[in-house]
Parts: sequence; structure tokens; C-alpha cells
Amino acid sequence: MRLRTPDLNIMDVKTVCLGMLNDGEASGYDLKKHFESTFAHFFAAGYGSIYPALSSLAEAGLVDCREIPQEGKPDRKVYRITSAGHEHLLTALQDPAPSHKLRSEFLATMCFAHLMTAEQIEVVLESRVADIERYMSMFKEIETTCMEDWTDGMRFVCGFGKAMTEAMQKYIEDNKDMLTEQPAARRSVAG
Amino acid sequence: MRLRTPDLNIMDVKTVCLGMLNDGEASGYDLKKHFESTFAHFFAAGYGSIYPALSSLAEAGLVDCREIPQEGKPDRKVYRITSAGHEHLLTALQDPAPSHKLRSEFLATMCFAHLMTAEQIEVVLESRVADIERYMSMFKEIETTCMEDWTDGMRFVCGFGKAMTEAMQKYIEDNKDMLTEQPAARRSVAG
DNA sequence: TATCCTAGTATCAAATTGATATATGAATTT
DNA sequence: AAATTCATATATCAATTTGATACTAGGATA
Repeated sequence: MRLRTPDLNIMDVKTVCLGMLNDGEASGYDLKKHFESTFAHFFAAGYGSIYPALSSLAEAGLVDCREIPQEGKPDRKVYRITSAGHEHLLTALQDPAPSHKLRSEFLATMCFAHLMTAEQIEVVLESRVADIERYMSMFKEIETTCMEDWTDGMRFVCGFGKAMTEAMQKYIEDNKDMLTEQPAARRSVAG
Repeated sequence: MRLRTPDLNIMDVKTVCLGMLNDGEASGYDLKKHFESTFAHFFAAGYGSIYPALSSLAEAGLVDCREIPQEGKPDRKVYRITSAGHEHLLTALQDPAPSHKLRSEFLATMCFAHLMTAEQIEVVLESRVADIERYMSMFKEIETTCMEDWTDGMRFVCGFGKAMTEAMQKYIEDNKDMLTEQPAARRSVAG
């Protein structure tokens, strides 16, 4: 019988929020903006995971919460990391093999390209290229604005994202013909 | 008030299973092996999602199931795509902008590299490089064995995986010093 | 005037993860 | 010879995450 692993040192939404809060206090709304900007290319999180994460962190005493009353809007809840939270973060960072997983409906779709028309394939590739270009602008903007006051870690991570995005762009550019210049008829049922 | 999108044309585990079954009948166990080999680098799925997916597909009449009795083991359930299933697959492939998402605990960890010791960072980088090398062997094996009878789509997808993996390897090789050769002291609390 | 954007909270069903359970024969290790 | 691991094959379950939705209001834009 195998014992359950402690589950305490995993980089889930909770831990990433804790890490962000280690950099300074913030509200759930503020954290969401972080997830949408610098973290967007490798770690997505929505309100549906951020708010429960903050509640859970507060309940565990890893952060504490201060409510700032506002008129017309809900109270702003500002979270601050505690020393227990800081310790917990250091523990989570001890995982020697953090995961790195791609979930690509795009590639899954391309696996079945032989069931699609050339036009359908082109539309999908164009949308992917558009996405890539959005990321490239984002990386460029980041480089020219906030990058100077960043840690080496953040620089490494953004450079990583940029390098991957460029490689993706190049691969698609170089190989799209593989998909769209099919000699044989496609699709077994007429569209 | 916005209407709920039809939700019928999404490349979820169900649809990917359907696509795999379009290539020939298979059991849940067989599909798992597919997910572990050729699909491993971009679309993970475990039994916990495959079996419910197959049940749901069968219930919707998109596949049918034949039970083959076996001694000592549970009956083998072999699923075959129906014509309704084939149609559904073609519909799912009409999504013009299928997603492509990375979820990287590795990069999230590296964001907080300033809270880690140089040794911890090195261990993490080594485990990532080891993972990359496993993927590279996998791609090489694929190229020398089954690639010939593949569709252009599958070739595109595997080439994509290989290109990304190589780019990742190169980036880490070229930039790891950024993380491990820090001049300043690290960690605010002694380890 | 109407709609959209920003600020701010929060919840919920559905999908997915990762582990676990069950059962047997064959292969491998001690 | 006994013990352990591996391959075959099914399935479930709690916890996590997704993606959408709901509520409110001021300011900007069409």
C-alpha cells in the first residue's frame, strides 16, 4: 500500500497567488490582471479559481485579509502574505520536478486535418498565427516597459515565452503547406 | 443578454476519443496508450476522463460498444464510431479558433527563483532537461518506426512537437546561467 | 441614448486530474 | 521458491480548474 504524497508542495493556483502576494498585497481583481498579463502565456487562472484560492489561503492563515469599504462597488478585499504563508511558499518551491504541460485543441484538430477542407485548415492556422502575433506584441511591450525592475526569474520566464512563441511562428510558417497543399481529395462525406 | 454558445464544437477529451475511433475501433485501454504516446506532448488524458467520455459518447449514439468476454480480466469493451459520430466529429472540426494552452508549474516556479537556492534551481532545470530528452527520444523513435503510414496532419503535429521541444532545450541551455549565476544573496529566510 | 469598459465581488455546473481499487497471468527480481 | 513488478482491463471519486454567468455602478465612447 502506497502512502498518499503530502500534496503540500504543488504549484497550483493557490500557490501562484501566494507567490504573487509575496511581492506585495493585492486583491483578487489585481491578481487576475497579473494572470492576464505576465502569466498569460503559461499559467491561466480565472475568478473561479482565484477567489476560492484566496479564501482557502486566508482560512489556512497563509494570508490575511483587510476589507476596504467602497461606495457603489463591493468592498475591496486586499490580501497580504503572512510569515506562515512565506514559509509555505518556500516549501512549495522545493518540488524538484514541477510539471510543464501543453493542452492544445489546435494540434488535436490538426491531427484530423484529413477530415477538413483546405479552407477550414487555413482559417484555423490564421487564428493561431493571430494569437501568436498578440503574444509577440505583448512580449515586445513588456520588454520596453516594466522589464527593468524585474527579477532574473521573471526575465527568464518571459524570454522563454518569447522564444517558444517565435519557434511556433517559424514552424507554422515553414510547414503549413504540409497541411493545405494536399494532392488527394479530402473528407469522406461531402461538406 | 448573451446566448450560451452551442458547446458542440469543442475539442475536449470526448471529441479526441471520437477522432481516434474514427481511425478504427478500440477499447478505453487502447485509447489511453494513444494518449500516452503520440498525443502525450500536447493532450493528456487519463482513465478518469477517457472512460466517462466513452460512456457519454455511447449514450449519445456517437459510438457503439461491443463487449468481448475475457477470463480473469474484465470484459474488453471495444468501441466503434457510428455515422452520427462521424458527422459530429466533422462538426467539432469546424471550430475556427481551437485553443492552445500551456500550464507550466515549471515556469511558475522559475518566477520565484529569487526565493530558491542555486542548488534547488539546478535540480528543477535538470528535471526539465531530462523530460525534454525523453520527448526527443520519443520523437526520434516515432520517426524511425510508424511515421510512414501517417497522415500529413499527424506529421505536422509531431514535427511541431519536435520543433518546440528543441527550441525549449536550446533556450534552457542558453539561458540557465541567468538563474543560477546570481551575484546577490538569495532567499530571505535561511534554509 | 445606448452600449461598452473598468472596477470589484462571487458562484456554479461541467470537465479534468491524479490517485485509488479490483483482478489475473506472465515476467522479473531477490 | 517467493516476492515484486508489469501488462491487461475495467471503473470510481474527491479535489481542482474552466468558462460562463450574475450583480452593481461610474465613466467613456458611439
